[in-house]
Amino acid sequence: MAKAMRRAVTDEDKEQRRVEILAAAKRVFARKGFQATTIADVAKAAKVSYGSIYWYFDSKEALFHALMETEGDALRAHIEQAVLGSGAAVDLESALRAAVRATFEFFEADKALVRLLFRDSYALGGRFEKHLFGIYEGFIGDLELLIRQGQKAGVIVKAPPRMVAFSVAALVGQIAHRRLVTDDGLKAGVVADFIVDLVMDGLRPR
Amino acid sequence: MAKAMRRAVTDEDKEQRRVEILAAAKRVFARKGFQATTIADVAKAAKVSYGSIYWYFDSKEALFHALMETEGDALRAHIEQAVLGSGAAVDLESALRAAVRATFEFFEADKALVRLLFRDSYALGGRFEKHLFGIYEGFIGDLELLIRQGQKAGVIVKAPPRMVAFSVAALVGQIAHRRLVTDDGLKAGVVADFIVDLVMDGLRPR
Amino acid sequence: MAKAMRRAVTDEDKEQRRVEILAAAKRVFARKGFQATTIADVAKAAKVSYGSIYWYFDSKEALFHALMETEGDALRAHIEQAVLGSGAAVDLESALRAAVRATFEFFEADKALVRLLFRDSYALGGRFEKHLFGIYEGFIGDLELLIRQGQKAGVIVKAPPRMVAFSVAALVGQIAHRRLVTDDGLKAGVVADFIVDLVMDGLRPR
Amino acid sequence: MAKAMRRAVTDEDKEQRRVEILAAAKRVFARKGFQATTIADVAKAAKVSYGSIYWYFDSKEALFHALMETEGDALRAHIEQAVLGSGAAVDLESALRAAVRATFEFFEADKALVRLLFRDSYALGGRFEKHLFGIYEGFIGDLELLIRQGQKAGVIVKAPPRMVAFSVAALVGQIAHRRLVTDDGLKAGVVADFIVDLVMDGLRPR
DNA sequence: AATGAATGAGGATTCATTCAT
DNA sequence: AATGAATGAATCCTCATTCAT
Repeated sequence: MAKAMRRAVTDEDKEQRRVEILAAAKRVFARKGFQATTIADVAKAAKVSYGSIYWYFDSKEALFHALMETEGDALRAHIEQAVLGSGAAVDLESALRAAVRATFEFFEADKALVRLLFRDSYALGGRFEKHLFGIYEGFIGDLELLIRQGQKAGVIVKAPPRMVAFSVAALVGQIAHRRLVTDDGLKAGVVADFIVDLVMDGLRPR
Repeated sequence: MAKAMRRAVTDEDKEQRRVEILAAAKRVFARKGFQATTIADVAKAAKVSYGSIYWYFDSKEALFHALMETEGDALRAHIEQAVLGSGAAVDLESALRAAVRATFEFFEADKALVRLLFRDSYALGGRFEKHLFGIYEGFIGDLELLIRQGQKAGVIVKAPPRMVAFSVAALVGQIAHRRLVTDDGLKAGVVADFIVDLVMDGLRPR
Repeated sequence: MAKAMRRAVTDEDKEQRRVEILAAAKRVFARKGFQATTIADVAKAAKVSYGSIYWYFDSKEALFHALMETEGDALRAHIEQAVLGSGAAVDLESALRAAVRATFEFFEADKALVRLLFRDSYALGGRFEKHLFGIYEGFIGDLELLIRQGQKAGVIVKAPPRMVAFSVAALVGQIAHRRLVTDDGLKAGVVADFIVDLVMDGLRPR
Repeated sequence: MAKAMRRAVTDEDKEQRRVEILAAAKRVFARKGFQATTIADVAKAAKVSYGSIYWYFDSKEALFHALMETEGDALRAHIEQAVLGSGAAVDLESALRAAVRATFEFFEADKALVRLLFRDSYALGGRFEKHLFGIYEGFIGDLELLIRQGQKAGVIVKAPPRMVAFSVAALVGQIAHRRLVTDDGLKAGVVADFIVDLVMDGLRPR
């Protein structure tokens, strides 16, 4: 039991270290980009030795994947919680709005993540496409579910639900990314609402 | 004068070579991605010598920028022509539809360009952001003009025109990019119309 | 006394561990070669922890040397026994034949040792040369003794005894090594006899 | 034609450089061994820049292979010439003696080669085994031919010719290798004759 | 203009060894 | 005794760029 406890502590320590490295990697990757970041950079930022990175991650690429995995999970959990916390069950639009708002909030609070997702991810080319695709698809899948429910309830017109979902995801992602560079002077909430309004009502005056 | 003529011919030759190199670069960049492509790859594909590339372009990066410049111009010309060729002057929606359709056609006929624009461009990180931004902004600027006209004519609701324009551009780009990987089984024209319909009418049943 | 007993047991355990590690090392070294083998490989094969290897051996190289020591001793013991078991005392040729046969048997039963001796040993370059030399020299020294006895008894022609001894050793080793790669379709005994016959009678018809 | 000439000169230069690198590599490999030699070592010894090595050879390993190829060819040519230069056509023993002597001379004049063949080659493990095997087999094949001729002429007893050939090769190689470390105080010619005598007449007094 | 040889900085990765626990 | 996390030196190879011809 003593051994078990000691092991538990050790495991925690190890996890702790892993998390620290991930955090450091996130900072560096976001600032310099995946390609320009060296393992030495990450090591220095994490205040561990050069080779220690390799004790926790198999390669630079694996480190990036692990990072995206973690971040993707956090994002999705945040969104899910937001959707559940709203009157989502009864009202499709509220759910959609909650999801989009939550995403924007998350991105707003974590610009590094936006950079990682929408710029650096491409640096890995096809090797990451599948993974990024996975993260995206998770998000899109959730949206699709909402869309389908809306269609069933008659509050959403007939339209290919997956494509609609992807469109929303694309808008959210691209606008968030754009806001890294261009200041549109708008609050995140306003932008989120803009997207939902556009998607729900379109541009044609009613 | 004889000299001038010879020079003229030479200049044409030179331009010809430049174009060949650009074409080769496009093929290689599109296939392997910017980072993974070496100057040697481009040289071989263009059937010129190793160092010749540097006679025509200052650096690998400059080559990529030049390529994007050329491609961006062609795309924009294609769209402009399509818009003018439609009954664009009187009808905002037709113009928008023409623009989106033309873009999709262009992308459909040139998958390499899509890859270049939406994947490799990011590989250059901040260094390219400005340039990509430029191409984008050109496209977005044109769209914005249309939107503003529509708003003035009362066929488009009040909404931040630049953000609407960016949204359309983002949708077009991201969906085109997605189609590289995922087959949605739809014709380019159908997808284009989907986008315009979504943007014009939204999802709420009228 | 209790303490002494406990210590005794512990020492046995320790020796046991040492032997296990040596056995594991032999397997791994023989399969992957000295250079390509990592301490981690050995540790895993021996089912001990990473750093434990260093409790028993000072370094990777020391481990290899220890292994060679052990194996060399075993080989020599096997040969010695074989020679003594034959009518060696009176008959030089029988003794030589017994020695060569025994060596081949031993090698045949332990291909890993052959690989270790005749391939990996060289990987240590000069550092091992001396040691390998030692093992060899032991074998050669024994052979030399036989040769000298034969010369004294008049059944062996005058010839530099050490060089003869080395020649026999070289033949045995190289042919055994070759048999790892090339199948000559011959039994070990036949090959052993071939060597002895060649060395004793030469190729010229009598 | 001028162009052709210039090209010819350039090709010679290139070949010249390649040869210089090979020569430098030989020196360094022989002194430090394959593993311990770095590309930087070779570059320095060849007085070319680091990366230039890679212009001529694909990898460190490829460099080694090329080196062995060259050396193997030279050795074989030397032997062939020696055999032809002796009264080889009529007399088997002379031919064999000439071959063994020539090999020893060659090895004596080029200790580095001996080291390369009989020590460093093993450092590449299985990857080189095939190549080394090739060099060996060439030599052995030639010897086998001689043996077969001798058997046909009745001056060589019945014995598996390939194994005899291999035995001779092994003796030559191993004794030459041994002489790198141990001084037996004998001239190369004497050792060569010792080998041939041993192989031809054996140790049993006639 | 064109060639392609030469350069060398740069970086990911490996692994023997150490050491705190 | 045993563990396994930590270290960081070491090295191969890549490739953009330069430059003599």
